[in-house]
Amino acid sequence: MKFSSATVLRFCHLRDTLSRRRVLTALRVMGSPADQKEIYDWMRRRKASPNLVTVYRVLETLEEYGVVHRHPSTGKFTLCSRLGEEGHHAFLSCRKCGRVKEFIDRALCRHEDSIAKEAGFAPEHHMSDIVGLCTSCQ
Amino acid sequence: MKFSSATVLRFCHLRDTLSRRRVLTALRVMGSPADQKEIYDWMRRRKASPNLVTVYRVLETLEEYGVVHRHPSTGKFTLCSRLGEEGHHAFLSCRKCGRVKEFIDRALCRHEDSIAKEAGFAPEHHMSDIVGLCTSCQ
DNA sequence: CGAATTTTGCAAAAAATTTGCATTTACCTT
DNA sequence: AAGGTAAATGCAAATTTTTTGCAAAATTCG
Repeated sequence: MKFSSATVLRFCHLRDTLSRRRVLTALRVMGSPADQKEIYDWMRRRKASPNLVTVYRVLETLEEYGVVHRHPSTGKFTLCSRLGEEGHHAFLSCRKCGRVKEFIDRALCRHEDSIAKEAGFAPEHHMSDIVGLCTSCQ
Repeated sequence: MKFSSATVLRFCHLRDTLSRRRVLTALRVMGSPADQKEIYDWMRRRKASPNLVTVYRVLETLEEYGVVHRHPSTGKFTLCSRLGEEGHHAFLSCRKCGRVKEFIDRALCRHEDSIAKEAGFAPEHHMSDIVGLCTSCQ
């Protein structure tokens, strides 16, 4: 289910501003993880970018509120596949085209929890990144 | 089994230089992932640091040769727990003390491979990071 | 030991990120 | 719907991080 950027912002108790909507839309349309500069450049090509400083600040806020998060192997930003789902993030990343698909796998999640517990660890959240070639790039 | 920095370098067909040994030793003794500046500062406190530029270059090379790699959630450097083991990296990271333990779990590895294949993906390598509280920080 | 090649340090350039402050904008209350 | 308040934005500039070029030093191999 897809929500509009404005809805997402509202849901997270964030002010609904043009810059934030634009950044969210950019991330959604771009489809792959991107850093501040890449998002800024993308929006600028479409003649609709806030200031680069604003892009930094917007992403910082969006990350803080869990609307976006970082892709483990690149450190770039991606939209969170589900809001409020904090415990487990898993990604399938294509090495060739750069597309990243986030997925949820409860069994994997439990497996990681049990590994942690066996090691005497109190797990709080985990992330996995599976890198390879996607269907169309093979 | 622990090897000396010089042995590790040799094994990887890298020249055995003082700067590289120092960076490897620093990473080993520090015990937690660290970035270039942190490693540099740590060594400088011990009056034994190469130039910061050299630290950048050394880490770039070490990463390229698989001697060190990045900790997924922070992007900082850690020693590779086993050389040549490229397929799967898994970490237990303590949110409080920052210590990171790398582990190998073949079942987890297989599980991730099968998730990928089910999605039509050709997996090449994967990494997991389990974040929580370690035994002593709980 | 000596030559060939790689690595290092230094200075400086380039790029990325942060900060301060004035202005604008969003949101809540009338 | 207008007004006040707090938050967000843009701009200029500072700061920090990362990269580059080149001469000197160090490493490896015969």
